[in-house]
Amino acid sequence: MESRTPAQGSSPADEARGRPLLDLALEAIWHSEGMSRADLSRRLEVSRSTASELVGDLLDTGLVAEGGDGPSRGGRRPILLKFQDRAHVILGLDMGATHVAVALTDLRGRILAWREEAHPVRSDPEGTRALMIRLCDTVLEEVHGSASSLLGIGIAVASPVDHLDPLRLSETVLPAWRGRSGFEALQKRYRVPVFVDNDANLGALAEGWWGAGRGVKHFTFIKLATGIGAGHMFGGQIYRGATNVAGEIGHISIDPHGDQCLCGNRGCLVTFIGGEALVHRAQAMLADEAGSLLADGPITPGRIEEAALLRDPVAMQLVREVAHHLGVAIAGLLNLLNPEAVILGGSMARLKDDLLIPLRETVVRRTLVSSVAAAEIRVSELGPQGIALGAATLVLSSALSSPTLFPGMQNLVAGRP
Amino acid sequence: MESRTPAQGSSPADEARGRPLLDLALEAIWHSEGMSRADLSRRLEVSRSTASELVGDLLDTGLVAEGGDGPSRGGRRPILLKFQDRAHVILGLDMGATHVAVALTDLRGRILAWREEAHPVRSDPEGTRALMIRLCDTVLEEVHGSASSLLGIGIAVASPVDHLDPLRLSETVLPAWRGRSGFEALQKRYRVPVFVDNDANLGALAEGWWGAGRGVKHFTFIKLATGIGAGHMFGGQIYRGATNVAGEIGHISIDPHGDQCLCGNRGCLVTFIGGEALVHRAQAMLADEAGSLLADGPITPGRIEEAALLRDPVAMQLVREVAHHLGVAIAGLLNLLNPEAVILGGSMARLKDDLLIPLRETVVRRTLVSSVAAAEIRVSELGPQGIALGAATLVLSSALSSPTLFPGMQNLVAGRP
DNA sequence: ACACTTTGTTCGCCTACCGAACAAAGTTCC
DNA sequence: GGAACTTTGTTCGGTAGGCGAACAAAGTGT
Repeated sequence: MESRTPAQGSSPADEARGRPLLDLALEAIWHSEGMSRADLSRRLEVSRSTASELVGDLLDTGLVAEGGDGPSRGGRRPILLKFQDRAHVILGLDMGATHVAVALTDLRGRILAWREEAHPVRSDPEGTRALMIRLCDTVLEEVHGSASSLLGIGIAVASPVDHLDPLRLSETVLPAWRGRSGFEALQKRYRVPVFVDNDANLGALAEGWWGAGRGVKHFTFIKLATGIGAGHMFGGQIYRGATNVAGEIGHISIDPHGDQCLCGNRGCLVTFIGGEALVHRAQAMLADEAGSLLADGPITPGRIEEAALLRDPVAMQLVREVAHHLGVAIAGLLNLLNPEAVILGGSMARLKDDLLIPLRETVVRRTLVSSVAAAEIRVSELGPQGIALGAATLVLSSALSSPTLFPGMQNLVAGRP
Repeated sequence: MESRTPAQGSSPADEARGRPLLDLALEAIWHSEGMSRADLSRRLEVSRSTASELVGDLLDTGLVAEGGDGPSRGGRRPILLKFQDRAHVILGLDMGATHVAVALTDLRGRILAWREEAHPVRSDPEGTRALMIRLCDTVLEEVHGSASSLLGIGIAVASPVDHLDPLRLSETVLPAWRGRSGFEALQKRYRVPVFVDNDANLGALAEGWWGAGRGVKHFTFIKLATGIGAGHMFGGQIYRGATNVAGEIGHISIDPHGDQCLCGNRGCLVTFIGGEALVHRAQAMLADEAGSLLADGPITPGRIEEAALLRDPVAMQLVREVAHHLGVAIAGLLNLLNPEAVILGGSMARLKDDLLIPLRETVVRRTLVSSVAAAEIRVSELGPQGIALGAATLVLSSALSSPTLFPGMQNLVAGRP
C-alpha cells in the first residue's frame, strides 16, 4: 500500500541531490501552457540539445504532445509543447462528518464528474466504504473509458492523519471506525495508489493550486464548519507540524474567561463560532427579536448562511459576531506566522464582503506591524468542491514531483532498452 | 554587499537540481565526527571510488584532514576524516536594545572569545557602530592570528529584517538609525561577508544547532525580554513568513478585555508579561505586601529574576503569573503549529522548573489533541550568549550549505587547472 | 593458517550533458 | 524582393563526472 510520502527510492541522499532533469522538464511543461524546446532549455538552464532529447523522451510517454507552432520571436517559429491534461484522470474523495463527495478530475484540476451524497459517516463505516465505491464507479462510468487511465485516488478525511500510517484514522474523532479506514479496498479495486490527508490541509492545497491561493507562497486556509480547522501552505508545501496535527485553530483560546470547551480550554474559538455555538446564539437572539427568516424551521449553519445572503438582520448580526471573533484569532495568526494571505472556506464563505469587511476591520485594529496588517484575507474560490478537488490535487502534486507515478514514466527511469 | 540569501549563481533551476556532491560531502563530514571514505560513500550513496576522489579534493581545501585510524568493523581499519573546526573563525554580534555583545567562534560553535558592553543602542547609532568595531577588534586580537582566517560576520538585531535588503533597519523600531544600519563598514573593514537577521530567529537557530533544539525538526524559540519575540525553526530552516516578520508572539491577544497595547490590540501577551508590565505588576504587589527583596532599589526584570532565584515570595508569585499567561499563548501556538518543542530564552529562563512546571500545567489544561500536549517545553541551554552565537551560526550554516563561501572551496568549483 | 571482511585506490567504461555546426523557418531593413 | 540577421530544432563529436570491477592492504574470526 502506498503512503502519502513516496516510499520508493527516496533516500535522504537522493533528496539533497535533486531531481532528475526529466522530472523537472515534465513539471515545467505542465506549469507553462505551450512552451517550446528552446523555452525549456532556458527554463532548466540546459543546452538546447539536451532539452530536445528530454522532450523526445516525454513525447514517448504520451504525457506531452506537440501542439502547433507558436508566434515567432524574430526567427523560426517554435513548436509548442502541451501537457496532455487528459492523459489520466484522478479520483478525489471528500469524506466529511455527514457526507461523501467524489470528484473525477483531469490532470489540470478540471472536474469532469461530480457526485455528493449525505451519509452518517461517523456512525457507519461499512456503509460509507460501500458508498464511496458506488460513487467512484458512477463517476468513472460517466466519463467513459476513464477507468483505464486512472492515475490515483486522493481521500480527504475530517480527522488528523498520521504521516507514517495514513490509512489509520483517529480513534478519538471517529470511534466507530476503530482506527481502520479500510481504504485498502479502493487500492485493490482500482489498482492505483491511494493518498490520504486531512481535509483542511487539502482545502489549502486546492486553493493554492487552483483557487484563491494561486501564486501565494505562504498562506493559511481556514475551514469554517461544525469544527474549525486550518491548513498551512508554506512555500508550496503543506505544513503538517511534528505529529501531523498542525492547524487546530478552532481550539485557540480567544477569551480566557469564556465558556468551557470539550478540549479543556476556556473560550476556544469554536465555542464562539463553531456550528453548534452559532445555532445556540441564533436561538438566543430569536428569543429577543422575532420576524427573522430563521424563526421557522430548524436552525442550522447552512440556513444561517442562506438567511444572511437574503439580508436577514438576525443572521447578519451573527455574521458580524463571527467576523469579530474570527478576526481576533486571525490577528494572532498573522502576528505569529506572517502569512501572505488567509483564505476562508466552508460555510459563510459565500457571504464574501459581508464577512470580510468587518473581519478585516478587526484584524487591522489588532495587528502591530503594518506588513502583517497588509496580509490579504479572502474567501475560497472553489466552494464546496474544494476539499475533493484538493484530494485529487494531492495525487497530482505527488505525480508531478515524482513522475514515476505516471505509468508512462516508469520505463524511462528504470532502464530503457 | 552580501545579503543573507547567497546571491551568486542561485537560479531557480539550480535549486531544484540539487547541490553538487562536493558540498554534500563537506556537510556530511562536518556533521559526523570522524567518518571514513567508506562511510561517506554510504551516506551520499555514491561509489567508494567517487567518495575517495571527493575526499581528495576536500583535503586540498584544508577544511578536512585525516585524523588517524578508526576501529575496525571486521576488516581493514578506516582512515577517519575530521572537519577542521579551527580552519576559520566567525564573528557573531548581538545588538540588543541596551547592549552590544560579540562572540568569536570556531566552525563548531565554540566561543573562543566574548565581550559584552552596555550601550544605549537605540539612541546612538554612531557610537554603537564604533563600539561594535572596537569589540570585534578586541576579540580578534585576543585569539591571536585569527583575523586572517575570518570567515564572515553575523549580526543579530532586535528589529525585523527585510529579506531583500538586510542592511536596512526598521525605522519604526529604531527611528534614530533612520533605516541605515551602516554595517557595510564592517564588511569593508574585515573584507568578509556580513549576514543580518532578527535576534529571535538567531536565538532559535543557535538552540537548534547547539542547544535545547538539537535534533528537533520543528520548534519555536520564545525570547522573553522587554518585548516578547519568537523564532520558528521548521525542518532545520528559519521560517520567516511572507515579509520576514513572523514570530511577533508578543502581540497575540490573550484577553480581548485586557489593557490597550501600543499595537492597537487589547490584552496582548506583552501587556501581561513584557518587561514594563512586570515592573508595574511588581510595584502593585509591593504596595500590598512588604518584606520582599524587591522593596529596596529600582525594580527591573533582571532583579525580579534574581529575587525569584532566591525564592522571594513576591517574585515567585510574579513568575507563576508569567507562566500562566505564557501558557495560554503557547497553548494557542501548539494548536496552530504542532511543533515538537517550545524553547524559552531571555530573562526568566534561568528559573527552569519554577517557570516550566506551572507553565506546562496551563498548557496541558488548554490543548486538545494529546500529541499536541506532548510537545516538549524547555528552557534555553545557551543563556545570554545564545543570540550572538546564533549570529555566528548564521554564517556557518550559510557556508556549509553553499561552501563557495569558504575561501578554499572557490578554486574547486570554478575551474581547476 | 585459512577464509572472510572491510577499506581505499586504480583504471577503463558509460552516459548525461555540452558546444559547435548546420538546416529550416522567420523577421527586418533597405 | 532580396540580403542580413534571429530564432528554433537537430546532429554529432567531445568531455567529465560518476560507476563497477579488480586489486592490494589491513583487519577479524576460527
